[in-house]
Amino acid sequence: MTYTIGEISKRFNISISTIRYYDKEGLLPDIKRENGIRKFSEQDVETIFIIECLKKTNVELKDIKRFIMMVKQGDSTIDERLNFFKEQKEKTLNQIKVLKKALQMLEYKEWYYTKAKELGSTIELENNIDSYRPKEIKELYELAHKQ
Amino acid sequence: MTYTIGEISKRFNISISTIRYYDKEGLLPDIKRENGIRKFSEQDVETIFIIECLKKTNVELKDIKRFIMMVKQGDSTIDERLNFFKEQKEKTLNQIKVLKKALQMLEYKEWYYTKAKELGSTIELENNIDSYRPKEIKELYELAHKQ
DNA sequence: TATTGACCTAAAGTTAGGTTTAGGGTTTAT
DNA sequence: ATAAACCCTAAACCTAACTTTAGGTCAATA
Repeated sequence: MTYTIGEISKRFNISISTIRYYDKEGLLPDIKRENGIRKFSEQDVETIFIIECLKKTNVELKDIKRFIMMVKQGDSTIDERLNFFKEQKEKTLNQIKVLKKALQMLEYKEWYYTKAKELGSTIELENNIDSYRPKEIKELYELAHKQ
Repeated sequence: MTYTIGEISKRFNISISTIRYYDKEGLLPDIKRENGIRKFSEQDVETIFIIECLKKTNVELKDIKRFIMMVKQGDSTIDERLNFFKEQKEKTLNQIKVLKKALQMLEYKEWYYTKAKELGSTIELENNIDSYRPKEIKELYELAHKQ
């Protein structure tokens, strides 16, 4: 079973020109052709699935390519591939951490503007923030400004 | 108390040229100058802090600017600012979700290459993956390919 | 007094990750 | 047999977010 570029495009919701761009950049090596037309195998689908997954964790295309090339090279790169994923896992855990911290600030701001909306103005909040801010939010804000 | 661009650069670990770029783009309105030299107030520091926070959640500069402009406009934009943060919070929660899902795949790959390293090859795993894959990982993998 | 170190601007250059355009080739329904 | 719906390439174009370059001001230090 093989798929055309249009089928792959729909399945992964990636534009056709993006798939061709990935191919050109060497992220999809050894795709078969019939009369010049790409025929994607299950293995190619798998590759695209992994590319998508790595993109979601913000891996650059050149690093994705590095991994693809390691797969192509065979068993001698198993150790390197293991390290690649270990590293990527750590980076992703860190990204989650950063987002969670930033989220606290967003939540604080949501609280702040909800209060401001009630009061009809930010002035009272600005001048008298201590009496308005709930304790947890005070702690958060101080923390944020200590770094 | 005011700070020079060099001090701000060190404090936030943003390059001087990036700060000037933000200023040029209108993200830092109304910075005072003495003989043409920028003097950052506590309020400006606060603004940069928020810019940094929003950047961490991948907000585009043009949207950060939109928020900065709303602050400048005053109380008439409180509602809009509240919505801005509500929306941003949702987006950030979603980003965390996406990362967590991708993380599962990374963990699976770590397991896979750890196993391959033990076996000295991926061949056995490829041919006989069902007997090697732990149950949880099977489920995860099937899920990932169903979409 | 000369040089070092911080600051300034305007404008050009860079990089990643695409997208668009122009021109052209098959296959398939009407 | 012709138009619609696919597919192809090469090359130009685009955007965001910086960075670099070139040329200049000013204050303090050796």
